[in-house]
Formats: sequence, C-alpha cells, structure tokens
Amino acid sequence: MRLVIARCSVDYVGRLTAHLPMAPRLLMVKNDGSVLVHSDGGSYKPLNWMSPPCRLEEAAGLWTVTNKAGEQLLITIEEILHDSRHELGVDPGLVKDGVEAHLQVLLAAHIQTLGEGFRLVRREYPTAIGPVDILARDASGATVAIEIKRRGEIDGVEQLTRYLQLLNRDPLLSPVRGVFAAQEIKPQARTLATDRGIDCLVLDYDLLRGKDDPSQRLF
Amino acid sequence: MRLVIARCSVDYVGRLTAHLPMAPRLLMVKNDGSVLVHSDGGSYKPLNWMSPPCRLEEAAGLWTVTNKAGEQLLITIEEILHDSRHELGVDPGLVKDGVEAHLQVLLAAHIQTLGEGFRLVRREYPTAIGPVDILARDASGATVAIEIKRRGEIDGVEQLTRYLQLLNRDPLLSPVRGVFAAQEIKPQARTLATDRGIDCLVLDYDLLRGKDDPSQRLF
DNA sequence: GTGTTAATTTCGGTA
DNA sequence: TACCGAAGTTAACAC
Repeated sequence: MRLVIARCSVDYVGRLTAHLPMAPRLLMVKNDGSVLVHSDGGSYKPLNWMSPPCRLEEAAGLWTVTNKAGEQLLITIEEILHDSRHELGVDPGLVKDGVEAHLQVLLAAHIQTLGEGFRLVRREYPTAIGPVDILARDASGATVAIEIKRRGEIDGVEQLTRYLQLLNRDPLLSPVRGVFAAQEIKPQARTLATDRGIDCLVLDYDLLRGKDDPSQRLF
Repeated sequence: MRLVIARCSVDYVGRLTAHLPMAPRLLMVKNDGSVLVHSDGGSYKPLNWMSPPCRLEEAAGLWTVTNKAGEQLLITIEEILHDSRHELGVDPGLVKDGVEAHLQVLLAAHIQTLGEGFRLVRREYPTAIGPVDILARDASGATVAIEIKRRGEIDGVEQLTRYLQLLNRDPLLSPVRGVFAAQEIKPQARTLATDRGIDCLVLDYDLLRGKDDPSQRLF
C-alpha cells in the first residue's frame, strides 16, 4: 500500500462525470492498483475512487487510473506533502455475526408469536422464484407465508407479493395468506401491505432472543 | 488526519459483532474522530470502521472508539509500523454531473420533449407509496406519470406500475398513462413496459442539457 | 428532523 | 458467470 498526501484535483469520467477542485487530500494506492481519494471528513466512502481491476500510470504531475471499461480517474498533482509505502500482505478477513438470519431462526423457533396454534412448515421454503423465509400453518390449518426483514420497506412487500402469487397457484397450499414481519415497518410499506391484504407484524428482537436465553426467564 | 500502519486485531460490537484477527493494516483517523480500518485489497469499503460522530480513546495497545449509540470499535495494537499526522483542512467537495436528479430537473424544464402541448403538473408528485418522478398532462389534458431512470431496468417498470395503479384510483386524475424515461432502456424492461401499455422514452442527456446552455444554441 | 430513493453503490450468496 | 437480496449500507433530496 502506498500513502500519498498531496494537493490535487481529481476528475472522474465514466458512468458519470465528477470533479474535485484542487485541495490537500489522501491518495491511497492499494496493491491491486485501485486508488482511493479521501478527505479528512465524511464517512468511510472516499470522495472519489477507482475499483480494481484497474491500472495506474504516473506521469509528471498527472496520475491516470484506467479500468477495463475505459473509465478514468485523472489526478492532477500540484504538490506532494507525504509519500510512503507499506507491505501489509493479504488480510485474513472479517468474521461477522449477523442479525437478519438470526431473526429468521428465532421466529421459526417461536412461531406462536404469530398467534395461538401456529405450526412451522419450514424455513427457507423453496419456490421457483426463490426461497420463502418461513412457511407455516395457522390454527385452522391454512397456509401462511412470512417474509422477514430487519427494516420493512416496499421492496419486501413486493417480494412477498410475488411469493404469494406463486404459492396460491399450488392447490395443495392455496389459499395462502401473507405476513410481513420486521423489527420496524415503514408507513408506506404498511400501506401497500394492508392494501394487498397482507398482515404486518412488528418483531421485538430482544423479546424473541430473551425467550431463547434461560438467564432471561423469570422462572 | 492521522495515518497509522499497525499490526492489530479489531472487534466491532454494535448492530452486529465482527472480528478481525491480528494482521498489519492501515488505521485512518479523521479529524472528526472517525476511524477506518483498511487492508491492502478489496474495494473502497474499509474492513471495519466507526462513523462520526464518535470518540477515540487511546490506552496502551488498545484504541476504543465509541459512538453515541454505544457501539464500539476495539482495536488491539501489537506493533506500530508507521504513524504520521497531516493537516488537510475542509474539502471543497465533489461536483457530480449526469445523475438521475439532474435528468429529472432537465426533463421537467423541457417537458415538451414528451410531445407537443405537454404541461408539467409537478416533480416529485407525492403519493401514499412514494413520490412520482414527474406528473404531467398531455395536449388533451390527460394525466401522464413519468418514471425517470439513468438506466432503465425491470425494477423501474415495476415502480411505475405501482404508481399507475394508485393514481388511477383517483377520479380527479384517472385515466393516467405511464411513460418510462431513461438514458438507456434494457430490452427486458422495454418488453415489460410495452406489455403493460407503458410508453418508453430514451433520453438524450447532452441534448437536454444543451437546451439549457445558450452556447449550444445555433441562433 | 423524518422519510424515501438513488448509488461510479459494495458484498455475499446461489444457480 | 449472472442474478438476487442484504448492508453496521451511505448520500441526496423533498416535506
């Protein structure tokens, strides 16, 4: 990795055009040739960048970074304030422990959250257009398809709608009704769901988790 | 901005938990206290990070970055290989050109691109399921809903379809027809749109922009 | 500030 | 390899 602090202006010409006026910035050049232009604020996203695979050509005062699609990042350098190289090697990588997958497992384990007499058919119930998060049957034996999201937005309702259309063509399952379950449901998503006869369920993650955690039990 | 190259392990505890084993990495500390952990590959996204506003506390061999929500980034440092500070000042910021918002403004300003006698009702016309990009009326006074995309794909047609269904329930607007406008329309999107009676319009960005630019005019 | 959509999205999974 | 969905998404913009 090469770290350069420089007064520079930057132009990107590719899927869009973008320009950065002359100012001091960090130029991070990674081993794969990719380049990140960072300022001293903002979030983790660089002001401008070129993703690998790409190639960096250095001329006097002008860096040209080009990728396969012909997109270019042009960095005009007026003054170099710092320049250093460092060998980092290949990173062993990140280990994550997610939330949404966990919600699905927890709700499947406590399917009665949906109502008295509910029984789990299966998680990740396969269909031609992708797996349904949870398939269950209610107390009367009617089929219920459940879509789970961390945050419930319109996309999720659309997704569930597609599954319902497909599942309802199966005479062994039909009629299938839908439940849209999320930790938080946006008003517009709720409007669309209600309009389509889909029930909404707000999930309490801590409560669901608490049911699994013996230390949380009172008795 | 402070740049540190160090052998470190990193733990994030917040919306999820994540762990990075001991390895040499770049630690970027920005002026606002935010911290980015970068490896020598991948894309512009750091392996791990803490967004501002947050606070960095340094102890011997342990950095603790905490934000308002109580989420923490714990960086255990075994060996520091490089450590430097640089004053960058406030960045003048990025100027973008050619994004969807720009297309929307340009098309609204030149609504007659859609045809003789078209009049703009408004941009970002609000509905219960989100704003319609442009609402207009044609020469006969009939309502037209326009969805604008940079690249026109199936999702955009679905989005417009939802709006049309909703708008057509309003007796003051109905019947409402749809126009799917984009710089580039994928064949599958065009097929679906046509099938649903939605017109497609390929936008010439340079032409639309040229109409705004007096230097582009012939007379 | 809230809420919604776009993004040079990136990233990870599966078919 | 391509498509699909999630992301500690982040960023821009309207109300």
